[in-house]
Amino acid sequence: MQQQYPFREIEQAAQQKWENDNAFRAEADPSKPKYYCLSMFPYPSGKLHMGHVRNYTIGDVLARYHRMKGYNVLQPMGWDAFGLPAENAAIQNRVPPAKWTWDNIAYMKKQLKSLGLAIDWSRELATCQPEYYKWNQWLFLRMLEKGIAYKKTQIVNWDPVDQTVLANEQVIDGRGWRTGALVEKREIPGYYLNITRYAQELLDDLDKLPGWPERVKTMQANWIGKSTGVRFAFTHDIRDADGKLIDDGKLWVFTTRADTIMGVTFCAVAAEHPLATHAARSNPELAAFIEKCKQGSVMEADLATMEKEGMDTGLSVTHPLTGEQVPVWVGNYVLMSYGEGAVMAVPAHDERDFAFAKKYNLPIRQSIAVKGESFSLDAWQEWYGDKSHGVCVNSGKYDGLGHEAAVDAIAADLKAKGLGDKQVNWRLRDWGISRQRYWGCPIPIIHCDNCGDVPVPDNQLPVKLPEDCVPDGSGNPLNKCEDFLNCTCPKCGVPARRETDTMDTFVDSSWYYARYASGFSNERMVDEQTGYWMPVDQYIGGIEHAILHLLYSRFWSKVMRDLDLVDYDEPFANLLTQGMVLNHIFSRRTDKGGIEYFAPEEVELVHDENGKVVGAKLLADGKPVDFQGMGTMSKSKRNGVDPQALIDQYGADTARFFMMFASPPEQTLEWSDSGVEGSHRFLRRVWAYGHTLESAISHALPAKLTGSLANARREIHATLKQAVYDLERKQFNTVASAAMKMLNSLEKLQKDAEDGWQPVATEGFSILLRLLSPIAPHITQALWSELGYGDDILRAEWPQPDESALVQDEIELVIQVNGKLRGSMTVARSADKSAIESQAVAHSSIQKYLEGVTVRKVIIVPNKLVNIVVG
RNA sequence: GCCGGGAUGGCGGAAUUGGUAGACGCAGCGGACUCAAAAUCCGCCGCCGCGAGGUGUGGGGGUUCGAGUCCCCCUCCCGGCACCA
Repeated sequence: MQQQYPFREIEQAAQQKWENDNAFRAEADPSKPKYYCLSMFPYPSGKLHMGHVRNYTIGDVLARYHRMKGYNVLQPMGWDAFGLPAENAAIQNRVPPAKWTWDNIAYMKKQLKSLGLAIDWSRELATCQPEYYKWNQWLFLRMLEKGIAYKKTQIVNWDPVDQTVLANEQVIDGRGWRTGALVEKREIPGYYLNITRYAQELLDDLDKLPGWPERVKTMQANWIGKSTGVRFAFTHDIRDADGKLIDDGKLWVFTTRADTIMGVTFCAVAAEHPLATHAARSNPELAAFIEKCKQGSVMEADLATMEKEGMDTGLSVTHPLTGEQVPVWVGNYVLMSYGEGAVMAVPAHDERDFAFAKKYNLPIRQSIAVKGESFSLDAWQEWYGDKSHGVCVNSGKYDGLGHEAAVDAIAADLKAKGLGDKQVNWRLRDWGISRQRYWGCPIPIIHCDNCGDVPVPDNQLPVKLPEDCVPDGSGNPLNKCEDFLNCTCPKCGVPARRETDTMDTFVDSSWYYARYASGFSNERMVDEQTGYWMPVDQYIGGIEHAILHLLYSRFWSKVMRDLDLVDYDEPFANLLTQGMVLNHIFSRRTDKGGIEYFAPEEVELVHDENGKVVGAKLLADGKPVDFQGMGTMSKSKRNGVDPQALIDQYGADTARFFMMFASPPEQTLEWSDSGVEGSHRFLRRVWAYGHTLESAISHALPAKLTGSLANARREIHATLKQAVYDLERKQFNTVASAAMKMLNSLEKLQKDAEDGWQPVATEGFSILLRLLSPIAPHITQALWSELGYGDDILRAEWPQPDESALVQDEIELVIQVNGKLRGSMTVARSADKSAIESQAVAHSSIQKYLEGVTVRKVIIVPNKLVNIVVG
């Protein structure tokens, strides 16, 4: 009879037991090896999505596996609770962001618990709690003292209707996403963190992270963007209307190709450069051009294909080595935000300069030659820009020098004239943390008319964010909150006003992992416990954080280290970036030319006779829809699957098993309803099989097994051995396969029912349950105790493969002839090479391949195959 | 353009160091049970071929007794970065 699989009762009972036992409470214990397993904490957006389920299941499998292996495991959870969505929800629903956030947290916490995660909830935190963000403020003040935090004026996107700053991604085609108003560029003062001070260390220490994916490290290295070259100045005597020398008479440029300096035929400056602004005053045509450049599209794809355009300023500057006059152009390909906003142009050896010079008929002067290549002005050639093979020509005293020697000599000469030196340039910018937003951590500064910007004294921390504000969409409500605004100056005691900007929410997430690891003291940011648990042994999260969050956290750790708060250089020893969850996308063109999307449950796939999917039709009208392939689950494409529905229908174990089984953690996961059903079917079979076994207590294995019993036991132990290897390399899909294989072996053993099968089954099933328990913890706990293996599978020992079970008396060897499979034979384990060789050559199934040819040699791969080479 | 990662049946994906390609599952097909259906169980399942056999891991070449795996060239796909001077 078919056994029911009552997953609701099973899961509820197991979760209740863990809660009663305080099973996942983690305490520092120096006598045990520790394992700090951390998944990126969620933003409390309302409810869990599949990405969360995947993320947290991966972490939970690792946590539970290490726990059973004897590690002292910490797996905490919390909430990245500040941020814009709470404000937007508040504007829409007239609910204070705090209430919206805490309601979401309560709901999502319930959902997380229903997944059966092995989390130490006693360490739960939310970044919107004053006890937490107090330490953002405290560390910010320490950074101010050290000069790591400083104030400067920045250009931002300003929405004139909402009276607020917009993030870049909130500006669509130059207009505010909400108001549709044309966005203005405004210079606004804000606080910056001097992350560039750590640029070199952030780059170098990537080498200390062998447990990080290569691509993440590459992305960070690119982002940091170290570039070694020479910064030098062209001199000039250009004065503004007041007769003041512009930029002290120096046009600074940065170049990585100082060796080509004698090939300079013009300079190009960005549209925003002071020289361009100056020249535009007396040149309306130029002014118009500059305006056009500034408004130009900033879409990367457009930039790549954009035509190089420029205009002569009519100004000229003096070449620092030759004394020659060099014209200054405005070029749309020069960026104000990188280097000096100006470049020396060497058309002969820079492809962009070459194109520019050709277009505007500027001179091109060769200054590098490569043996065997001849220079022609007709078209750009690959070797013109090659710095590894060329030597200087037409370059006076530098002629004959290679790249490095020439750069050294030229840098030295420029330095002697006081006009330049070698310099390292970084792409990385300092981190602007001021947000003109309400729902975030207040920046602890007081503005006093007498004393200026005064830091809030430590004993007045935290500066609490008032939680009863309801933003109305027009600017930061803190600006209208008198209770918050009004204060007294800590220095002179006169009435003063608080800073109303809040911190970027990336600050909140830059150190939460260290707080989890600490006791939650109100006196200290982190304590000794942090030293025990940190660094995080395994961090798991989405690739979308490859740069921002992970770079900020590395920076923040180094600052905390330099303040003697922690003793690690890097916070995350190993990083796993899980793949996204994809689902089918179905759509149809509407009459009006738009696209209408259909949820997967609204359509039916159409197969051909081979079972190949050839299309789909809408259930509602039976007419075909377009299958757009797989894509990330999203509201707009209507292809999301609600984890809650999955858990309700099949249970958490099924959800977890399917997530692990469907694909390896780092790869994208393709959603499949029938795959979920398959996973559920497997767990039902496990449950049913368990109930065919008698209690485990009475069955001891005999000393020696033979025949199908030995065979079944060998299969199970061999599968276990492979599964452990896969667990260690975090390839969980094949671990799930291994559990399925074990059940197949056990069912076959039982069907053949040779005498004495029960002890083999009892042992085999105990291995299956333990192997499966990190993935499906509820059903395995239920069966473990029901069958009498023990009370608590969490405390069971991790199974070890019995090597003696793997040994076979007789081995099946494959016979190849010239590498092609021709047969197989059984040999005794003790058979020596010559015996195997003669048995293989004499084997009946290969005789026809040996006719008329000579056996040249025989290759034997132990336990695998025999290859007979003939010719 | 540069950097990184890929390409294996109808599908998701296996295959530690080069050693039986397609594990495990999904879909499909056939059968049993059933009045019937669902569920369940049994069997088949890369392609060509009745069969023997041939062929097969994006394409081409190479190394090797033996290549999905190593080397060279090419095509395509995904991700990241980018007038970075």
